[in-house]
Amino acid sequence: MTVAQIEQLARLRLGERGIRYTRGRQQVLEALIRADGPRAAVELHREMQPPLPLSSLYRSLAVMAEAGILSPHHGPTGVTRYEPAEWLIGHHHHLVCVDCGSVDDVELSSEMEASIEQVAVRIAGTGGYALTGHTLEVEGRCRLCA
Amino acid sequence: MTVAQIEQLARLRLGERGIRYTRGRQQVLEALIRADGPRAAVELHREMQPPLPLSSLYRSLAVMAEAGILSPHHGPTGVTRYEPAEWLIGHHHHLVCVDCGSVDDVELSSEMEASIEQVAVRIAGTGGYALTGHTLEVEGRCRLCA
DNA sequence: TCTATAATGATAACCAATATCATTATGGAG
DNA sequence: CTCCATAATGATATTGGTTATCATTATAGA
Repeated sequence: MTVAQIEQLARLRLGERGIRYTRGRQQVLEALIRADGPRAAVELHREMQPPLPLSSLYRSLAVMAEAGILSPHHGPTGVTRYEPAEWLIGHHHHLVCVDCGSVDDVELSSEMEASIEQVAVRIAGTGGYALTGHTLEVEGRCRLCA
Repeated sequence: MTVAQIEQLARLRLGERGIRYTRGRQQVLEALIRADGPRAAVELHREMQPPLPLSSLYRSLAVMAEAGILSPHHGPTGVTRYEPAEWLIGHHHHLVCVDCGSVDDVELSSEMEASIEQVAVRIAGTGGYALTGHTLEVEGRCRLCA
């Protein structure tokens, strides 16, 4: 899916809820689409030119997450990072550095994905939970922290 | 492994580092061993009788995590929860409620575990990470939040 | 018992995140 | 196009979980 297609879907989803797809939100979403993993508000603030005020940035992230366009992720350092939801960028897993907290997205072959999905269903069932999703969090030390 | 055995191992590990296994730390570790999943500082504070001061509680959690006795977990609500490390209570996965953030531990059959381990190795390898661990985070709504 | 060192706990400080609110911008309706 | 109701913005204040400080207390070993 192209960036423009993703944005179109996002705009529609927001429109259905009376939420506007403004320039600031567009900047945020585009930055997250370009990224290869979840990003925190402060990271986006640093990377954007010109930077969106933090208050607007946090609110945009919260609004788009509430609308189902973004998904939050909580890594080993405690900060909240966001990325486009899986229905926009596809299902994937996370490779997390236990030292610096950076996160990379990883996609699996369909066979591997199927076996994990099977396990997730089993787990949710035995715990009496209504399954909403799953992520295999693989932890390690990235090349920089090794 | 019994509670006493786990405490013995913890005491040894702390002793090697010149860290004392005090009554407060004992209370914290025992509470976490009894729990069926990770617990946050405020939750422990509520449950303990008499409650350890929050400052000591936070410090005990940090010290024992630093020593490798506890492992932190960051759930969907952002608060940090701790549980005894896997070398003390065994490898397991997490069933997380996306609404209230509660976490249950889940153990898998050895076949299921083997297939997941295999995937984790593959992911870490392709990302150039030095693998340190993995957790399958299964997300859903618990019986109370459903 | 003495002593060096670790632990405690009250308090202050920190910081990511959220709430507030006056101002500005936007997308229809007429 | 203009007006207007409503959403968005952004500066600022506030919250809440967590960490740092530091004088006091407790502990283990000599």
